[in-house]
Amino acid sequence: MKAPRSRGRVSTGSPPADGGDSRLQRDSYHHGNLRAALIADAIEVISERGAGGYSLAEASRRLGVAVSAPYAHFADRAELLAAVCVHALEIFRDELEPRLARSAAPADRLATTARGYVQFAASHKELFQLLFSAEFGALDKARHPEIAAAERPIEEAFLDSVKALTPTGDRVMAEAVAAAVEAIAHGHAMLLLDGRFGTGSRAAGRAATSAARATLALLDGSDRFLSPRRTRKS
Amino acid sequence: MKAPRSRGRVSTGSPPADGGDSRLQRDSYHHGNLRAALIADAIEVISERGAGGYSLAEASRRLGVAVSAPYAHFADRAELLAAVCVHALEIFRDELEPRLARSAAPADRLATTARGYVQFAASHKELFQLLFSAEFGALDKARHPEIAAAERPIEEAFLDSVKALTPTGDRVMAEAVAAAVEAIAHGHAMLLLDGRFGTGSRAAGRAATSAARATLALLDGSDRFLSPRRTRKS
DNA sequence: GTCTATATATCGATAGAC
DNA sequence: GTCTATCGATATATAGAC
Repeated sequence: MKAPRSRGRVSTGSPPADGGDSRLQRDSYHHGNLRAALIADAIEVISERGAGGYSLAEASRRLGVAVSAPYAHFADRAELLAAVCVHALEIFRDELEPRLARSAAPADRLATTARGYVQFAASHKELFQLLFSAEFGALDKARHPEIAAAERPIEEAFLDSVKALTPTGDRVMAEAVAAAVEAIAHGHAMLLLDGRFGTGSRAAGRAATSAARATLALLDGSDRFLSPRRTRKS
Repeated sequence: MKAPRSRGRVSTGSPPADGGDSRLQRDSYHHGNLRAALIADAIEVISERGAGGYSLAEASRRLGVAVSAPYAHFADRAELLAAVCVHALEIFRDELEPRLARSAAPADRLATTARGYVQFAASHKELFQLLFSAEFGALDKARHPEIAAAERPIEEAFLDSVKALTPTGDRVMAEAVAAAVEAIAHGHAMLLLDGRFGTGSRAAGRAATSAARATLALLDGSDRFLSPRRTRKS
């Protein structure tokens, strides 16, 4: 009744040659690095085929372990995906924070943060798409509070700079500006990955620069942003 | 693309005699509206569980038809998903275009477009998320040129207003501004759906207003956006 | 911590009747 | 245009050996 599942031919054409492949030695996964290997593999696959295209069974085959092996490290599929999500957010945070130290002026810090946000999306397309895919956004964050906790540092990278920019402003205004700047960065990142800024090697730079300039333009007219009734050329 | 399809129990028990679903009678699908019903159902399900969570077999069960019935209307699963994508884009376009006629001044038109973009995301959360999910963005658009064609009107809604705003400007600058405004709108829409603007009934309004104001702020400093070297207060 | 083997279930797609 | 029936493949998850 059970057919030989020898070669994993997937209908939409995934590379089948993974039955007993070469690079990864099966023995390696007996020393306790299977968990890390699963996460790394999941990031790679999900970036290409989406979270829906990832399966534990296929991953086990790729890594040369039994389909039951992952269950020694994760309770179920959802828990592995949550771990992947947290791992991606930590990488994001680690790439964004060092940039903040390099810029002194608050406005420049904010523009640099926006630029870094877009550049992370460009250099880690896979991770970025993963973090904002439908499956992760809705399904996991609700059940796994550790994901929300891992997201906070990214939001605070924006908010802290805004607070430094307008120390006198109230909290509501600061959060409004921070959200707007984050939206600018996020929008540029998404449209970049969508090809809206072109496809060449310059696309990432164009998008990042546009995000940084749009941020500065917003700050430039931030009084207008916050109080649009006030006449402009007063 | 094999999906997770383990979403616990779904409507496996949904009987053919249509016990649970009230609106749609099984007989209706014998008159030729199965195609439309499949698309409507797919939009509903994909919005909740992602494209990976959608299956033809399950949809057939939900609609009370045989699993083979959809193949009379779509060659395969991918073709149905492409049709869903095109349908969503047409709704998006139809909601965005009427707004343009209502605003005369180019700057206001652009801000209104950005606002409408965000409001569409709010009122049609499902469709919007669907259009920018990983599966649709990468998998379908490449193979189905009709999707790219359906996307153009949305991009042109921004570009046309920018051109009206700066009739003297060259094409490159106009496209740069249009892309930035579209990024602002898109970023606000995404962050709104992510809960970044709060979760209450006011969240959509906040996000839409922020997008419109950010757009005006960008245009306000558009000379600075396009030529950042020029001193600001000249 | 990993393996073998298996239970249970769903999927996409097709063939052929009506 | 839809149905019945089915094939072949894949999935998640568990039990028990080592």
